[in-house]
Amino acid sequence: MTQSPAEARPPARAATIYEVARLAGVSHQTVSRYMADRTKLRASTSEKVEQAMAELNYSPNLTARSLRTKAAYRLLALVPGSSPYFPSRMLNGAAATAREAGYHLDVVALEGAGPERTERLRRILDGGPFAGALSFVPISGTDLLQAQERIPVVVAGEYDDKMRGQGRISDGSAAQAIVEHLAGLGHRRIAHIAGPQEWPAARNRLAVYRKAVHDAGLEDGGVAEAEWSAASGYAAAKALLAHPSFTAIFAANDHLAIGAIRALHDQGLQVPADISVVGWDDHPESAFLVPSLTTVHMDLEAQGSRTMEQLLAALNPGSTPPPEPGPAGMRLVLRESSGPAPNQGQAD
Amino acid sequence: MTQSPAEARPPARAATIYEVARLAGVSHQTVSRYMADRTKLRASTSEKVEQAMAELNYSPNLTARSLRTKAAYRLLALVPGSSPYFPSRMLNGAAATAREAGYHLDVVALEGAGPERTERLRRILDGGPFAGALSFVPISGTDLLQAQERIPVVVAGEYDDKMRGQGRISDGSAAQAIVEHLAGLGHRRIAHIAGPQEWPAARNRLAVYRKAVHDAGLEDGGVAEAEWSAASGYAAAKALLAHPSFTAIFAANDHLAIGAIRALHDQGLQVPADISVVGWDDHPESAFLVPSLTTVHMDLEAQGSRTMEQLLAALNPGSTPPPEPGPAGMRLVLRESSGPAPNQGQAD
DNA sequence: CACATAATTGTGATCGATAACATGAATCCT
DNA sequence: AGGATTCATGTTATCGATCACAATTATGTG
Repeated sequence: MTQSPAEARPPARAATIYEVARLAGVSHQTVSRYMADRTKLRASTSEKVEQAMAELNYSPNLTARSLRTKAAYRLLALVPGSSPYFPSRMLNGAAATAREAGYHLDVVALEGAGPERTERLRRILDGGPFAGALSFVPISGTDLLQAQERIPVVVAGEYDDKMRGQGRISDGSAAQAIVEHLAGLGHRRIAHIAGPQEWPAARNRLAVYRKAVHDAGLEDGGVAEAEWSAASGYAAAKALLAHPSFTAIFAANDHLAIGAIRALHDQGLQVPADISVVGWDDHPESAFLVPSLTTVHMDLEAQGSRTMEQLLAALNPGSTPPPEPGPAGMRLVLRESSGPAPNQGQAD
Repeated sequence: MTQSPAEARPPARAATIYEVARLAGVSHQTVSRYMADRTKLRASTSEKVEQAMAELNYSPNLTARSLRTKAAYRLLALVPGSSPYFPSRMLNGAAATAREAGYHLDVVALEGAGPERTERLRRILDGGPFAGALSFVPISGTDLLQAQERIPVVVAGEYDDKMRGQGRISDGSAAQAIVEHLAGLGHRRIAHIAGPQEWPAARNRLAVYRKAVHDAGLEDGGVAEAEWSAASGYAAAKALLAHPSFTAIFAANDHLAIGAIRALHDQGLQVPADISVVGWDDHPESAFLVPSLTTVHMDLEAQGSRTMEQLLAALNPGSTPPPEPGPAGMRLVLRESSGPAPNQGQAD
């Protein structure tokens, strides 16, 4: 700031390929080719271009490139609106992967329901040229088909449904581990607080719960559907407690489990002495709750990243095949909120 | 799908102003003018253009417009990388406001520290033409100045510092309410678990805590700096308990409070019978914990939205002045985790 | 009614990159 | 060695919008 404005050359506008070309003594097209595939140039030419670029601190104008190639460099990430649930960790993973692949990620909330939601989705897609979309919210069949007419769309978690269709269990497999864990502790009747059934993950956990309960020869202690929030878990647990024949609750996520534990506490019931509670997701806080939460650890960043890779694969059909979208890094974490069933002492 | 493909005209590529112009029987520039300011056209012309646009379902190519005008329609949102803290609610508020103003919001993680971080920030800004940036992570002075040479940058929470500089308290004012609340319950020595001091909000809460303790004639029960996570709150509380002269802990956010409560529990201390704990942010789960958390409720969506309005105001200096960035909607929420100081019975 | 002035519309250039085609130099083959 | 191929590079057109300026039409005035 003490220098004269003339000396301190303003960064001004960025250099163009024409300026780079002139400095390097080549044509602008050669500069363009350098960016596309520098090995197609003679080594000496390539070096001249490289030097000129460095000297001018050149970086390509993506707007111009995009106009000419019609390729879009933006991906759309759809997130829930004012919902208590926000896929921040998955989003982080997805954003990092998108960035590495040279894409920008626009985050847009998709709210509403029914035709209003359909219209909103259409407006969002009109809003700008997107190369593809990754949704962290469920999208109904017709809306999805309509969107996919324009660009590739991947819905996070949808693979759950597909894989179950293939007879494989994917995401829900840990639900089986939970039921077996509780059965091993002597529990005979387990209740389930399910997530909103438009979410594949919620459907899947419920389905696997039912199957696992049946396979283990246990009885269904009741199912209550809820939103993803603690408040909703509280209400669902209260409802289940109207017929308290169960000794354990399997909640579809940690928030629901927190609400359920509070409901039990308000009812004068101890966790896990009277009733065991198991959650899902292993939020960073869950290990520090009193009681700490038995839950299923998820590598949500990896899951977001993997989902993004699926989308990227759909964008470049030629390149690498889409990665196996399985639930890697998922594992049951045993903590204080689950213990032996009350009526029969120590069962483990 | 039952119609012939010829009948079902494919959406194909979007119409251009030239096609609209031909259909309307005017020049392409007239179409362009229609979009800029339709009142400058004769009513009859305007109507013809409007009809043609409707018929072709025209929507302008923002890429081409941006190339010509050099105006950018994208805003940058910087979020923490793999941090346990993610400003999802503020982000939602900011994204909605940006969208209403016709901007797209790119979410990018800013990680690392020191020169590496500086370089990363530069690369991000190179990555595309951004009209402005909104950071949810602290940006150090030089990095911020460097970035602001290119585009307007607003850092969420920075106004805390500014307002304190003006002798006003802003965000931290509730910290004073917390201290007074605890003093009213008979607490004489309060400890503070502070957030990372590069965050203005953390600095501010600490400063107001110190001032309020002094003003109320209380003693400082110790300060431990921590990250924003429960694990860090746990460690900080353990450190504070090495010299347990306090009867209350004021944690800079709810996650820290959860960790602190767990640490107290592990030490055999009851909350609030032995020690009161107060958090900050009022996460949706905090009301359902056992004990439920006394905390400061924040309207984070509104805060994000307001911060975005500041940025938008900086982009259009002519238009409305930047909104007062005060901490509206903040209020102390009394719950179970705070109670009378132990040594003197009921003090309230 | 003629002419100056304002209001409206049209023409061609341009933003910065890539596509398409053309050209010159180097390599290969019989 | 001469012609066919390949390789490396250059020239011009183009993406879809706005800008700058020219041209036309409408309006006002004495």
